[in-house]
Amino acid sequence: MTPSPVRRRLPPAERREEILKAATELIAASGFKGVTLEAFAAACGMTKAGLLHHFRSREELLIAVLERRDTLDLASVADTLEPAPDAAVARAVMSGFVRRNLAQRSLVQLYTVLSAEALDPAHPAHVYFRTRLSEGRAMLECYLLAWHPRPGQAAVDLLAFLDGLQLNWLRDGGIDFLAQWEAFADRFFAA
Amino acid sequence: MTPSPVRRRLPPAERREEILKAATELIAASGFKGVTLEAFAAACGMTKAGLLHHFRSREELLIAVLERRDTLDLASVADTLEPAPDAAVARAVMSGFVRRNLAQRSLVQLYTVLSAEALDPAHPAHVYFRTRLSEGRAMLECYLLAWHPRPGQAAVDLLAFLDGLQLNWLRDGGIDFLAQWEAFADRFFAA
DNA sequence: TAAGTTATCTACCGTTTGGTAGATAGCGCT
DNA sequence: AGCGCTATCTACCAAACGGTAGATAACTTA
Repeated sequence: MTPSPVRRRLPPAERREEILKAATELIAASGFKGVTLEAFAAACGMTKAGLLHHFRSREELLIAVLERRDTLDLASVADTLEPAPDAAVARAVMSGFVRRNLAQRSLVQLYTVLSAEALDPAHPAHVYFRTRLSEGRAMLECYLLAWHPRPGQAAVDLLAFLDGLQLNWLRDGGIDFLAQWEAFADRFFAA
Repeated sequence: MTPSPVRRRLPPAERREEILKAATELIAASGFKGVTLEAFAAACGMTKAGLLHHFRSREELLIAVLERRDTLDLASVADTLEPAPDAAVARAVMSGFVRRNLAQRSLVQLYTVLSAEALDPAHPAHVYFRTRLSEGRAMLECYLLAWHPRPGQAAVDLLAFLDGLQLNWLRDGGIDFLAQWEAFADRFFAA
């Protein structure tokens, strides 16, 4: 469609990274179902065919986007996880997530939109989200084990509140994400 | 596509209701972007053209689905709202919602999926959700006004937790939605 | 500079999509 | 029974979609 003014040729690694970054933004804005191959390509100044040279299908692109986010996310909290797992560490990790997400609204929106879409068992990312979330809860539960009488319930409480707060923050930017979380955590971890 | 075995002719009111119920189920399962006109029609044993006789466009159908849910929802809590607004009433209303939603998983999923899709300003239901949610929070805040020192923050806390809990319940049916909510509310409304 | 590799493009295909036009048939009324 | 209304259908369209095939051009290396 776009009559290419210039033909930029990039090494595969760079091009892949460029595509993944752009795709992340687009999916965050409109969901996976809401973005076409051509839109993904155009955002990098190339054509569908060019993009499909790097990702064999639209679906493969989605999975690459998710895996990239996982990698970046884990790397960012790696150092916080060093001490022995206990409730204080759990709070620190979660506060870290909050602070990080504050600065990356579009990434948060990507996850929110996609994880809702993926409630449909037929969605390409359905199993991805199921496994990822149950792993997350299990890890958190393990952190709360020695501190809370019902660690399972507490883990669900925390994740539910965080998910819901993110969602409402996306819907209404007027919410003070960080302050709201810290106030809640103060009460929660005081008991 | 479907070689109609019989031609059912219904009065418009009945047919509209049938279509809206079916559409609600389908959107809950796959989102609005995930369902085609033909799928909506086929679920009622008719063709696209037949459906478009009752709703002028796909988008108009979506809006009708949302408005119908609003109507049913408001009617179901109308009697709980009678007493003067205070914190106890707020909790009663919210508990009512939880109990009701427990029995209508697909409706909850409809709202969850749609409200995530509608984060995109270009989505046909974007403004609908923005206004609806801010109204809801304002109403809740008003209920908490005389009881909580920071009613605004408290309202956000409650809605965030409820939204997040619903979301996690949809993702993992193993969660005891009601018990989890009641335990949280006990703590929240004790302070 | 010449050859080889491959990232990118143009052009196309088959399918699906939302929507329209006009024919058909079920129902209420007299 | 016969007429009118309209809910529904069949047939169609233009646009958009994901993906493929083969041509082209930008780098690398000798």
